[in-house]
Formats: sequence, C-alpha cells, structure tokens
Amino acid sequence: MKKIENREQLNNYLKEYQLESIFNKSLIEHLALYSFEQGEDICSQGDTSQYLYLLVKGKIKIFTSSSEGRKLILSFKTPLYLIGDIEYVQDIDIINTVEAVSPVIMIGIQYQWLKKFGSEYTPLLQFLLETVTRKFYIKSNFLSFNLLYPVEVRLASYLLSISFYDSDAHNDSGLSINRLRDVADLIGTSYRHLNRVIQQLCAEGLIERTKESIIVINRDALSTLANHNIYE
Amino acid sequence: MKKIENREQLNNYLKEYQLESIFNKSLIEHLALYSFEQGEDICSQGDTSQYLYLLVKGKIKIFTSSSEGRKLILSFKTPLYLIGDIEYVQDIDIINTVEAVSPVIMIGIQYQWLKKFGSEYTPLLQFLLETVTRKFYIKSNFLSFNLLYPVEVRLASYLLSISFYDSDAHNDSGLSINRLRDVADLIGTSYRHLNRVIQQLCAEGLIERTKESIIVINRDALSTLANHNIYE
DNA sequence: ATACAACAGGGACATATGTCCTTTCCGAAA
DNA sequence: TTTCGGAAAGGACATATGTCCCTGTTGTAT
Repeated sequence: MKKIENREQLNNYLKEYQLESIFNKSLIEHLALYSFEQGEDICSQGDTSQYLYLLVKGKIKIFTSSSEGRKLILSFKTPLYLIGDIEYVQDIDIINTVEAVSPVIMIGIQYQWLKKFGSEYTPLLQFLLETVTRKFYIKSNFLSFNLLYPVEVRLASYLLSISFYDSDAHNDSGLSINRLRDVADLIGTSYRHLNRVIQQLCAEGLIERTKESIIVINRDALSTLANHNIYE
Repeated sequence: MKKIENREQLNNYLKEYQLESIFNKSLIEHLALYSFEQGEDICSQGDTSQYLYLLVKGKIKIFTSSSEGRKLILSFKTPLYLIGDIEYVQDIDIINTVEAVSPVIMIGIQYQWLKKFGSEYTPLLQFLLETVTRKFYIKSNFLSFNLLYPVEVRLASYLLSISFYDSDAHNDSGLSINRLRDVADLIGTSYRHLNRVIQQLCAEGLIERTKESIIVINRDALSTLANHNIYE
C-alpha cells in the first residue's frame, strides 16, 4: 500500500461520489488516498483492523478461508464500496481477506479519527447504517443461496448474472469467465465438480463452451434452472 | 399478535434493558407491547414489513425457506433481540420468518414513527449500527461455517455449544436436543443424515445417546473435530 | 525445432448427502 | 387391554460432490 499525497485527487473523488456531506470538516482533514497493486492484500483475515476504507477505483475480491485451506470467495466489488465498517463498530479483527484484483485506489481513515469526530455525526451514522444493512442483506442472501441450492442451480444463476452484465459493459463484470477456479470458489464447490456441471449444461444445450468463454444459448431455461435467482 | 395495554409493564422493560436513552420522548410515546402465542409467526418471509420489534421476553426461531420448501433455521434468540432493522433501513419486505418458540413479548414501533422522530436521533442510530454490525458478523460466520465444513464438524460444534450452555442454565439453551429435526434444519442437512452422523459419533465414543438427550463423553475430541468453532 | 513447465480438463474412485419408504416404538383414546 | 396414529430411526438406493492423479495442450525458453 502506498499513500497518495494529492489532495486535489482526493477532493475529486469526494465530489465524484458525493461524499463531502458524509464527513465533517474534522474528518475530511484525516482522509487520505491509498493505492494498492494488483494482487496486493488490502486487509488480511485475522489481522488487527485500523482503517475504514472506501473503494473509489479498481476492483477487489473478498474471501474467507477455512483452517483446512478451503477458500470461499464472497464477492467481487467495484466502486463505491466500504471496507472495515463491521470491524470498526464491533472493534474486532479483520473478518475477511480483501485483495486487489486490479490496481486499486481507496480513501482511508483511521478508526481513531472516526471515534473522535464521527461517532456522533448524524450523516456518517446514517451512511454507515444504510451501507451495513445493504451489505447484510446481500451477503446473507448470497450465503443462504449457496447453502440451499445445488451447484447446478448456483452456476446457472452465476452465468445469468455475468451475461446480464456483459450485455451492458463488455467484460467489466464480476469475473472473467476463463478463471474457472475463481468461479468454483465463488459458488462454493470444487474445480472438478464445476467442470462436470458445465459439461452437463453444455450437453443439455443451455450453454456453449468456447476457448475463452461460455456463451448462454438458452437464457430462459437457465433462468428456470436458477429459480429466477441472480447472484448480485 | 395481541397488543398489551399496560404502560407500566412497558416502562419496566425499558428500564430492565436500559432502553430509555435509546428512544427519545416522541419515540417512547409510540412504543407498544405486543404478545405472541407459542407457534405464532411474528413476521413472515416476503410480507410487507411495518414494525421494528425488540424481543423482551420468550424465545424465537428465525428461518428462511427456499422455493422448494427446503428450510434453513438461522438461529434461535432470546432477549434482548432486534427484528426488522434491515427491513426498516433498506425499505424492503421481510427477509426471514420469525416464529415464537415460547410465549413471547415484544416492544414494537411502526416504521413511520421511527422515520419521523428517529432518523436523526444519534443514540438510536448508534444502537441500530451496533446491533446490525453484530448480527452481520454472527450471521455471516454462521452461514460461512455451514458452507465450509461437513455435517460432522457442524454437529460437533453444535453439540459443544449446547452442552456448554447446559452446564450453566439447564435447558435454556438454543434448542432442546430431542427435536432433532430442528437441529438438522439449523446445521443445514437432512434429518436422515443427521442421524447417520450421530450414530457414527456414538460409535466413535465421542457422544452417547439416551432416550431424551445426547451426552457429550469426549469433549476434547469433539472440540478437535469442531475445529474449536462453536455455534453462537 | 525441441524441451519443459504450467495450466486446463477429465477419469476413477470414494465419501457425503438426499430421497423414499419401512419398521418400531410410544402415547393417547376407546 | 387394545387399537391407531404419529414420531423417530434406519435400510436401500441414488445423486452430488470431493480427492487424487493422469493426459493433453499451450506457451515460453533454449
């Protein structure tokens, strides 16, 4: 991580994401920009947490690992995204590892300044409350969905979600399709089994596999299989 | 659900749980007590949400159901516990079903009063933020744990958690052991498979099964099997 | 052109788990 | 005491999934 000494750039991000009203003057003075290289960890599970971060540029991957090395990707995120909120309020160690998937820029502020200047500042409290409740809702749906449905349904849902995005902004979706190991970690299965299910969906004519991508052929059937659920 | 017209009883609960400072005068005027019978639904998944509730007496069960009728129990809760917070802030329908496991008493307030008198009241915002972040942390750990570990590990963890409690307050734990169907729903497996795993743990000498309970024999081995994780 | 390493996909086998149905036991009612 | 219904447990079978390892392909270096 590298601190960016560029107050103007920081102010531009505050303006771009309309964050000026969330932080009061005393807080804004302690905001700073930080950059992370692709592949770098922003936070590591189990470490002491000290910063509240706001992702303002790039893409990150959030995941958790079990003591057996089993890895569960919780999500990929792009701006605007808040990191360290739960840890700040609960005063606990970092819950999940956050890794930069591309070069990343964050606005960061140390917890001590939040405690000093922010704990009774209504706009910040409202912003945190709104953000945390939305994350709660999305994450609990994601994890419940993974628990309640077989891999076939989860994969269908995932494929729908990325092809839905791809019709808008080409390949700026949650995950490039040719990193199937990440897809396996995201939907909570082994790489081997993911390939089985992909093969089966190809055999059923719902999707087609090319060298570097998977094409949705029968969107309606896939949607039915996915129970009309879409990964967010 | 039945409204309890007893202002003194309400004030007693506010005092008992030190809630008077969380709600301002205008909010307290709109608080009310409600009672629910055992087995009654307090909220139903998918319904419109209108009330923020605080559980002040009894025990509840929170669960979600899939469209195939698969049921996942998220937790059992006793006082003090907040319901409807995510739905209030996000303005969405009820996420999970909440059912009274025993006769239950709740403090309730309609969202309209919260919006009118509470959305800028710092103590309430702080209380909501603190509560929501704690729930987020506990629930995401619970669901991740269910996803990352096999049933054997999850059952071991569950048995440790209830026997840990039972050494304190007899049978006031999350679940009475002889409703194994609920245990199956809580740890996310079928009733059949749960019985297999119980049988196997008995054969290995870690637990012993009697007519109405399961006794932990080898607590250390169970703890090792559970990866030193305990269901909260 | 060749060699080697890394990556991707699949075979074989095993285990975990779900589904369906049967048997046994227990409690309540007649 | 007998009967019946419900609940609990397990047998049998099938499917879902994980693990391990092998084969083939591709890209890079010599």
